[in-house]
Amino acid sequence: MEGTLFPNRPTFPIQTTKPHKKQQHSSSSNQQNNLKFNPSLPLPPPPSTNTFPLDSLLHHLSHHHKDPSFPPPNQDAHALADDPRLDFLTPNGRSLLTTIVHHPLPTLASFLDSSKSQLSKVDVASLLKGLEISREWERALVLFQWLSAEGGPKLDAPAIETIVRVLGRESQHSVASKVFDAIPLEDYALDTRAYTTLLHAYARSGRYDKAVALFGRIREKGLSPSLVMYNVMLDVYGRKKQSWNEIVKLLDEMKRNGLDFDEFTCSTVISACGREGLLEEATEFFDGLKARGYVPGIVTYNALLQVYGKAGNYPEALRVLKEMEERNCVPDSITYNELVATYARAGFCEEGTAVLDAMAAKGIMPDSVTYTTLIGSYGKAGREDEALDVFRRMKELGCVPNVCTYNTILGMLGKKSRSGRCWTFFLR
DNA sequence: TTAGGGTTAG
Repeated sequence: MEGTLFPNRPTFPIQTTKPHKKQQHSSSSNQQNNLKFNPSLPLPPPPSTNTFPLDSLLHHLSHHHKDPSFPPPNQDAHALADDPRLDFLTPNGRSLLTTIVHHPLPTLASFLDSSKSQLSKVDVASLLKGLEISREWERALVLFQWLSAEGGPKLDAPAIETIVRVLGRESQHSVASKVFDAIPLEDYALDTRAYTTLLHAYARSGRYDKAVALFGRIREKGLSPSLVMYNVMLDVYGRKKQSWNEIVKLLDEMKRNGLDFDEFTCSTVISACGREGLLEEATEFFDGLKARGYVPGIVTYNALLQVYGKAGNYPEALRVLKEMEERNCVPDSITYNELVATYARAGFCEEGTAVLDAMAAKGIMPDSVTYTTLIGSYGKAGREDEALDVFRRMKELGCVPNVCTYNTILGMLGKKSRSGRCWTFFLR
């Protein structure tokens, strides 16, 4: 349906000299094309064991972790004992820290309960810092929650700032946002960075109203928001539905306070427009930036390209790409991935495939997002065989499929076939 | 050597 808005399909601009509707008779005219990706061309001879075992698929699916840094690296006992960064701890505190780090996590809370007298003698805030340095966010969390259950003066602003920092660094946003449900944050005066991290945690765990409420309380305390805090709040309103007016208000306030927009501000605002389909607002904001002498960076350009791409307005999306190149803002893999997605939404599989050639020409490696988008576009067009060709090709080229890739393929095959037949696509 | 932004599925 989006395609009907744009009856005049523009030719692909990146490589105007190379026709992309060449799949039917390719071999004689241009051998070089065989090196490039083209789903209609015969694939190179498959390896002798070209099956895709089901257990391998399940292995991939069950071992997917969004966060590759999990679990965090632990230090062994000696490294911890000798770490000069822990010199601020008393010998007593240091030995307690070592014990906590090596205590089994499931029973750590009861261990803390049984060590009350020992804990009362050490500076618990320092102990938390020690766990932060040791990258032990889970143990830091257990200690913090023990502390907050105990109540009392040891649950102070520095302790809260530490746990906020620890969880923020590990991207444990939903954990962080829940931890403070039971703690009256308004009773504490945290530093701007801790508040900013907390606002971000609320935004990332979808608790926008919590973020807005906290932001209000921060202002009531008389703290003037920093540029970063404003940027996080722009992100909050950008994810919350129907909040463009709030975004405009914040931007006005930033200007009044003499804060210069940076690349985070600009990309966040334009991405907000993309989520809500605010084409005119995005264009006006972007033009306003340039009129004031701001030089947009790649993230801002990519966000703008996505605004038009999502709206199905690919002529404008291509114009953004052209402007990037004219202004020496070198497109990256995300730019091209957005472009593939733009074509995919419009149902132009060949054009999406041709983007891979453009990427190769620029020395940019297609990644799992590129391939997944392309697989999805063939799937949506009912061209399952070509989608699976792309899937095979991506693996041959050493690009590891991720959970989105498999979801795309399973969704496609599930739609196509209601019986076990769908698995034969994989196993063939 | 801060606290924050952009892509794929469902």
